[in-house]
Amino acid sequence: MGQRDAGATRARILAAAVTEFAAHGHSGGRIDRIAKDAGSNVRMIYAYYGNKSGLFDAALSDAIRRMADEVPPRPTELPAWVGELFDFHQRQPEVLRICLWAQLERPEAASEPLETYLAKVESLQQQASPVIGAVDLLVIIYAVAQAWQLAPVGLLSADGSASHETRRAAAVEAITRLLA
Amino acid sequence: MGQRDAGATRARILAAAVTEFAAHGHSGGRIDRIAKDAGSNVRMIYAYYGNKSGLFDAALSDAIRRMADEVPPRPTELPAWVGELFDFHQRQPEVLRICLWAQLERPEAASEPLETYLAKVESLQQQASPVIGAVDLLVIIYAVAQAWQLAPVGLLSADGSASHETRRAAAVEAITRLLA
DNA sequence: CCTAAGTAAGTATCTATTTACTTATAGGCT
DNA sequence: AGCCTATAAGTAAATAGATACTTACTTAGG
Repeated sequence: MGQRDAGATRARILAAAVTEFAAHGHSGGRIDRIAKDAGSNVRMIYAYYGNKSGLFDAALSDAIRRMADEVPPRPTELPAWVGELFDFHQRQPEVLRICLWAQLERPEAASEPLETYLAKVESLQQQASPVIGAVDLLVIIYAVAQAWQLAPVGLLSADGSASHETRRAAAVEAITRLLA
Repeated sequence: MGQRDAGATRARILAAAVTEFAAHGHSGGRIDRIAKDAGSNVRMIYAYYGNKSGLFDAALSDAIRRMADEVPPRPTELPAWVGELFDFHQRQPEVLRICLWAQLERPEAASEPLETYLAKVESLQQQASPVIGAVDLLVIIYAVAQAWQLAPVGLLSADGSASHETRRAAAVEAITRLLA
């Protein structure tokens, strides 16, 4: 293979799409920018992904898969898992951003890779309580891990003494108390 | 005042803008639709709000103010407050949606009405603990109250026995345990 | 009758998608 | 091996429809 490698081009387009859509969303994302950023051409995007929405969905799935791979659930150590999720979102804000865009702009696409979530629910059954069921527990864990990414920047910067570590500790502590 | 009432037109435009931007965001929102929906004209939007971003910011501020008015903080009864926030988001999903859009598309605008938040932080000082400070506590409370709106619909529908009440109870219980 | 409120019809730009074309490369055939 | 060719990979330019924003005009009402 020389300069023509379909798989590599496909992958470069997908990577560029994740970046673009994470930054600007489906509606704000620009096909031209993605093509340029991928060192490819608009035509190739349509050849490989059909249309803008197809590309967005592919980018979303890729991001979700990456998160599931990098931070696998640890049903017996939920506080530790929250800490890892917190770190992940700090390290790769792109993933949460693209998920949020999807939730707002294409809710039907957002729950496509559902097995990923359902498997986690299964494994959480043990930790659930009568008042907080397994699904709700998972929902709360995700919410706490993402909480600081969703807060307005002005509010966070108001807390001068805060740091990555203190916030992480707060998230972990919150889930610890939740399970006590 | 007859058919020509500047204040009323302004208000109708703003209301239509909140609806439109909550549904489609800044980038996806359409000026023409807002004008039509408000029973007014594109020109008036520019006369009153300058440009699209000006209108979006006004809509955002209006939504935030509405939430602050309807669900004032109750520093000494945080679990109850979470319950009310949960109800509010269920009742008026528009507000959370427009805040999320702002966070993604115009983060600088999202923290404009900052006093609203800072006042709440002040009042939370009493409830804070060494490991979870006042700001972090507020961040977590917001996150839990919104959690179910951010979860993929497919995940929620997987839980057949869940209802508004059981979820609300889970949110309240989570904050109760957090403060124990 | 003058000013502010309102209307209708542009305009210039942008943007997703297509069409028509060029070139590399794998694999059969001699 | 070396040529030939079908096909996949790639490019550039056009198109058709939106869309934010303006200009030029009309009308209500104090």
